[in-house]
Amino acid sequence: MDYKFTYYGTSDFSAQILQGLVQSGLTPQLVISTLAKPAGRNLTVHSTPVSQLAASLGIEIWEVSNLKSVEQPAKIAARAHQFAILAAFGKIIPAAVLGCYPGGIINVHPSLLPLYRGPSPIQYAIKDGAAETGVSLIVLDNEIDHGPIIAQSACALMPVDDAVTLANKLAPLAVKLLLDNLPGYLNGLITPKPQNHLQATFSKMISRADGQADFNKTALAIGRQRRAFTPWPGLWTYWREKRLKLIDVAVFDYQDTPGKVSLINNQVVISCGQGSLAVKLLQLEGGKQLTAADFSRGHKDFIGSTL
RNA sequence: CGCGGGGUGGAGAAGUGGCAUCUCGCCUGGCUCAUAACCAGGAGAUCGUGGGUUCAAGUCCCACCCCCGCAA
Repeated sequence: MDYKFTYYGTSDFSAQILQGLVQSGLTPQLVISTLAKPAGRNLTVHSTPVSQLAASLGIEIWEVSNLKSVEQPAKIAARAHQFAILAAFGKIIPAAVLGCYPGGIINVHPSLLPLYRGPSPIQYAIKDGAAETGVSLIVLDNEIDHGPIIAQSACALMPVDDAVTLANKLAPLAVKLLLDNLPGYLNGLITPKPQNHLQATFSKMISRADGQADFNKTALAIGRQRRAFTPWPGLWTYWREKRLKLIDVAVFDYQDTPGKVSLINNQVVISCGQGSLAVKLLQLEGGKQLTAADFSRGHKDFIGSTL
């Protein structure tokens, strides 16, 4: 396939898709990503995963802060290709930019639209305990994740999947979906079908608070929460005024007061509203990740405390 | 100069100027039909690195290295 197109993306997931496309011989002429921002300790500047990948592949990159400005759409129009592919770009695409591409902008969305529109479809599918999810290819329109569907592919969501492993499954699926359907769409053999908007559900931007554990909930729900919000913000609570991250937990059949930490069969167990969670790995603020056994060896009052 | 916590036997922790401590692991012996059990004894640490203060520094001061949480 010898297409000329622009790729819009920002996140690590988006970089995985770009990588897959390039490996399949589908290399964009231009990559548009967002600006490198100060991040991490000491606020050092990091460019986006997509930007880094494009740089290593020698693809031309534009880093933009905002597409809404007056001059950006004009600049993009001057360099527009037949079509564009967009995956996890993170910025709203204004109508002026949409109109630049005769073939439209094809959006890769990691859910079975109209389910889980919005910025966090992978996390929300896990959090809800959905049995399956997938990837959708839609043509971008003026509303978020609202355009007609070119193609979809489903993927079973396993009870052990977290946001990372699921993304790792969905990215190759997205690449395959693009390779299989791009020709048909571009030459008019595939007519995108409108979504059933009445069935739409929405995901919200994730914040740190999404990871805070509420031990009155069921162990199953908290376990899903942990998988959904891995690696960020993770599942966390407070212990002795310090943040305690529960890195890895498993549902455990035991019942006590919610939040109570016990040692059952040599397992460190936190009781929940229904059932318990066996803690495998945890991390106290300022410390590194430890097994629950190592942690409770040094913090003797952890067992028996209530979170 | 974004804010903050930390580096102590193999693992995890206590220890704010005066003998280096606890739990686990390890070694030896004992006990038990048996268990991630119990009992007795033992080995193992130049307290992250380099300076400084002091009669005396894990502890106070200065610099550096490394790990981590927050915020973005």
